[in-house]
This record gives sequence, structure tokens and C-alpha cells, in this order.
Amino acid sequence: MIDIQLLRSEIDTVAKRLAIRGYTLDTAGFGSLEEKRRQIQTATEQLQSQRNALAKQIGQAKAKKDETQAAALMRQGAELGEKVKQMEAENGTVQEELHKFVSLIPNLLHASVPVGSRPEDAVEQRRWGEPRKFDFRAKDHVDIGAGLGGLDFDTAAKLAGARFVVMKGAVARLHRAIAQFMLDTHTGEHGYTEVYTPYMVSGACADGVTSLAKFKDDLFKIDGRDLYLIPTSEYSVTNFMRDEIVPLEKLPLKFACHSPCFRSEAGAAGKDTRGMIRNHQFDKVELVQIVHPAKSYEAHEQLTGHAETILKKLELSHRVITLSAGDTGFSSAKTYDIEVWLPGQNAYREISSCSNFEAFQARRMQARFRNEKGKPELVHTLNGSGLAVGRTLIAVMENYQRKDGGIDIPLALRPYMGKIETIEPAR
RNA sequence: GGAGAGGUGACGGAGCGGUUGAACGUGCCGGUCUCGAAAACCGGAAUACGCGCAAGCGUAUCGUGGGUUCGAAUCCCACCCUCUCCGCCA
Repeated sequence: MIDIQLLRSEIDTVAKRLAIRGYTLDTAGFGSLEEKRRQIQTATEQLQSQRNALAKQIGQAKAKKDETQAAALMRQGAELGEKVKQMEAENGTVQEELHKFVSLIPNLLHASVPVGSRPEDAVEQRRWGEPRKFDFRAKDHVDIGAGLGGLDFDTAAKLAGARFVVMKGAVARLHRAIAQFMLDTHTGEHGYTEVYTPYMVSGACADGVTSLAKFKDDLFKIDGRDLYLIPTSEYSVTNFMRDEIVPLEKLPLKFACHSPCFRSEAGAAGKDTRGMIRNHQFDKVELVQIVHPAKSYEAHEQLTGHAETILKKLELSHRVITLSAGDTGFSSAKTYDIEVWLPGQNAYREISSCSNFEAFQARRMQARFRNEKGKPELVHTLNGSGLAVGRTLIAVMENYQRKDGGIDIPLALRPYMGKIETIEPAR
């Protein structure tokens, strides 16, 4: 949520900044809603004040045993009470309306975010390694997986329909090894605390990290309950801070979480339907940081670096881009995507998204710290994939494939794979 | 799933229909004392919002949401959560 005070005091500036990301702020609509709110709230509070004063007088009259006086005042109170109730209801409605209006506004972008709304408007920050060259025609992970007997989309479809996968044997183990490797790296070398969380969260938590009203169609909801399957553990982990005020010295908080992620992919019909690039269920190791507002951009660079480390250790060529204004997510002020080279697609594809949300999420979930003056202040929140496990598996399979259909295990993963150094094609 | 107990400020813990935003204690901040510290004593300190140039005034908040009442932390209802016992279970 953006700061409503800012909306009140500098609406034109806010509108201009939102326009950069292609969002048209209804300034007139806000103005009239805000005016209405001002009137109703003031009127309500005045009535409440009258009611409270009257109640106090009645109390005093009763204390003095002046029953006549008390009875007269109580008649007045009954009348006033009705008015108060009506006004309070009206006030509740307008406050809710205003809150809804504001909560649907996306975050303001950082000044360094490239203008534009197309993917091509993203700015490449850096590139690491060379796309691997093969002296044979490189296959994609679907064909490699079939050859290894390790990826089975037919069985998955039988179980749950499209966009799922069944992994078997050494490939399933490799998938597990990748997750372990990531967690160990982030906890052992980057100072993150490993956490395990619920895979379902309440609607309030979902609304804490983004707009539930806007994005509920992307989530799987538990039938008849206020519970959603997490589309990323950002949903569970960031909400550790919901309604909390932590001491200054606790910051920064750094959490790493391995979890499955569930996404309905409602708007992705026909996109990336082959293989396991875009599934309803995938594993991810998520990095979450809760930091002092003055440190969030520094933390953003570090967190992105932590995610990149995984790819470097796996010797996978990748690049880092700053998403364009139009592509930056609803809650984010600035996002770096890390894209890994996929020979099967002959392209760099997203494997991590690292965002600084500034106080946007913190304001939604009232996540605060006690600042240098001892006053509560909103924290800044960040997160990034470190990395998507399924897509990393794809990258490993495609980049480490051999002409005979087998794959080599990257050195960094071998400690997690027993004595296995390769996965050989199925007979 | 059944039976019971309970959810109050940073924490412990009173209050159980009326000057209670909330006693008291601990912790915290400032001061007195001290060479310094401890102890003792004095004082201060919640959050959000509204109106106002400001001083200030007002409103809301005692798990959440409703209700009763002139007035609710206190009474009633529903829900959530925690604890104890029983049952069941990975």
C-alpha cells in the first residue's frame, strides 16, 4: 500500500510517478472520495464526542443520586445513540471504500527503474559466463528427461492434469540435491536463517504482500476456508513480521525457505505449456530480508548477488536485468530478474526475481521496528528466488547434457548425489 | 472429535457496567544522590487517525466481529487462538 498521506499531500506527483508504470490514478475519484471521508469522519467523531460527554454527565448525575436529571439525559442519549450508530455505519463504509481504493494502487517505482512497458525495455546489468556450445543438436529438458526416464508428464497429467510433473530416480534426487545445495549455501555462506512454514496462509497474509482482491485468481484457495496455497514462501515468511514491532538491533532479518509453490497460472493459457517451465506446483528456495529503510537498496544488491552465487557455483551462464517500469510487479519498487541460459530454448529465461518492496508490504501488514528515536517505523521488505528449483533442474539438465543423452552432475552438486557423477540414459 | 480454563500495554498482572488509555510491579528513558556504579527517591513514556498554521482539541484501540446499554476491558452471541484432560492419528 502506498502512503495515503502522500496521496493527500502530493497527489499530482504520485499520479505522475504511477503513470510511469502505466497506471492511471483516478485523481478526481480520490479527491471526491477523500472529501466525502473527511466530512463523514469529522461528523462521526463529533457525534461520538457528544455521546461520550453525555454519558459522562449521566454518570455524574447518578453519582450525585440525581435520578431526575439522569433520566432526562438518558432520553437525550437514546436519541443521540441512534444518530451515532447511523453515522458510524456510514463512516465504516466510506473508510472501507477508501482503503480499497488505496490498496489497489501499485507501488511507486524507484528512480532507477527503466521507463517502458515491454520486456525489451528491461536493462541488462551484467552477464556471467558464455552460453554453452554443443557439437550436437541440444535437446530440451523434456526430451532429455524422457531419455533418462526421469521426467514423466503423462503420469502427472493422469494424476492432476496439465502443468504438473512426476520425477523419478536420479532426476528426482538431483532435484532434491539442488534444493539442499541452495539452502546450505544461503545459510552457510550468506547468513540466512533456514525456516519451514505453512504451505497455506490466510487471506490477510496474502493481502499483506500484494493485493488479494487483484490477484486472487492466481492462487489456489482451499474450498470453504480462508486459506490459500502459497504461490511462493514470500507469502508465509514475510508475514512473520505482520503486526510486529521488532527492536532496531534485530535488523536485518534474513530468512531462507524451501517450499513448494502453487500457482493457478490463470492468465498463462498456452504459454510455456511444454515441460516444467511453468507448472502449477514447483519448488523454490526463497530469500527474504527485513531491513532498515536506509539499507534496503544495499540489501537488494546483496540479495541479488546471493541468488547469482548459486548459478556461478553451478557454472551456469546467466544475466541480470532490471525489469522495465511496466513489467515491475504490483508491490515492487524495483526488480532484478536473473535469467539463466537454456540451450533447449536457445534463450535466457527467468530463474529468479529479486525485489525491493520498500515499505509497501510493511504498510499493508503493519511490520515495524523501533527506530533510533524509539518510535515505531515501517521496515523495508525484500525477497528473491534463490532459486526456483525446478527451473534450476532444467538448466542443469540442458546445460550439462551429453551427446549420448546422459547428463553430467555439476561439481557443486556431487556432494549431494552420493557417488553419482552422471545420470545415464535409460536402457 | 468430547470436556474444561483462558486471551488486558514491552513483560508480569489488577480491573469485571460510569471521571479506566487502563491500578500495581518489572523493564525502559531523564533527573537527584555518587569519584563512578548499585540502591533509594522524583519525573517521563502506547498506537493509529481526524480537525487545526500552531498551541491544542477530538475519535478509535483491553483476541476478532456483531449485539445489549445513555455509557462496555467489564454483560450477551459467533468466530479465532492458547493451555489442560480424554479420544483419534503421520
